[in-house]
Amino acid sequence: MTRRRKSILRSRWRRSLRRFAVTLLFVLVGSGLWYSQERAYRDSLSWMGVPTWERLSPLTLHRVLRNDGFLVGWSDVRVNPLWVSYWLHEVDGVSIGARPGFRRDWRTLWPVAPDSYFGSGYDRGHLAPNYAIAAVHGAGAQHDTFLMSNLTPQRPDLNRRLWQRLEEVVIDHFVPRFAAVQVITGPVFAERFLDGVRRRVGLVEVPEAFYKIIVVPAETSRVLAFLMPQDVQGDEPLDDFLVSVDVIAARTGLDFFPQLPESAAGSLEGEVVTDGWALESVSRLPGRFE
DNA sequence: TTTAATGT
Repeated sequence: MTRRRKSILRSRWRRSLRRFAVTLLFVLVGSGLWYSQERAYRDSLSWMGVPTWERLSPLTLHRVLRNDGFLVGWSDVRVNPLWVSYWLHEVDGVSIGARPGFRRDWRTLWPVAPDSYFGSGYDRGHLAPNYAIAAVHGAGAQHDTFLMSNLTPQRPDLNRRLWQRLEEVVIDHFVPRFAAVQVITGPVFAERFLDGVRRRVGLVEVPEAFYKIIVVPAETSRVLAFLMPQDVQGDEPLDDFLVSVDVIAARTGLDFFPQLPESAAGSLEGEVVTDGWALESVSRLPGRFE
């Protein structure tokens, strides 16, 4: 090879190296911007960090789907949301649109169609609720609550009665009482893996129970947590189902407030404190669809 | 204005 040819090759090589460096720079800066914006958005929708796994396993692994007004921790193994997280605050002059239709979410790996629960005896139960999300976050957010990634198989007596009563108490009583609350809610699955493999509606695993954690973020933060099994009558007092956050963390393998300092976590997550929630006046309120 | 959802 001639000297001239060698030097041409060398300068080509340099040019492509330069191009690669510039591209890499753009990718790094671009993804850095994306990452910091994404993190800022996630943080704005959660208190003390987005829920994550306490123990990492195929059963706690999930990815965060970002919706208008709420986040979903989606598991392609359970084919279920493991948690949803959203803020609720006071609004006046509430008027919401009609319920939109259920829609497939194309971000999920396995297809979950609006008719996937057909004939199963299970309702398509909302995790981020239609009414409260629509009232606080508007029509776009309401639309997103009808994505199948926000739904999970729920027994009608739970979905339409006990769970509906709890959702109503949160938006109509707790929110006015505390001005703003953070809610994290999701399913609880069978302890034994094989039970979960067997109990499915199509591809979707059927939860055994559901939790709802309500936080009042203030200097003296306050938390209330419920754990409700599928198998309920629907007219039970809500406070029959109170548990500590630790119980839910143990059952789900999730860490709900990863940024909460250890010192605060102990009492906030380990105890059931009902002072100030006025549960006696809301626990037995009747449902709308008795 | 009106909180759930089902072969309505």
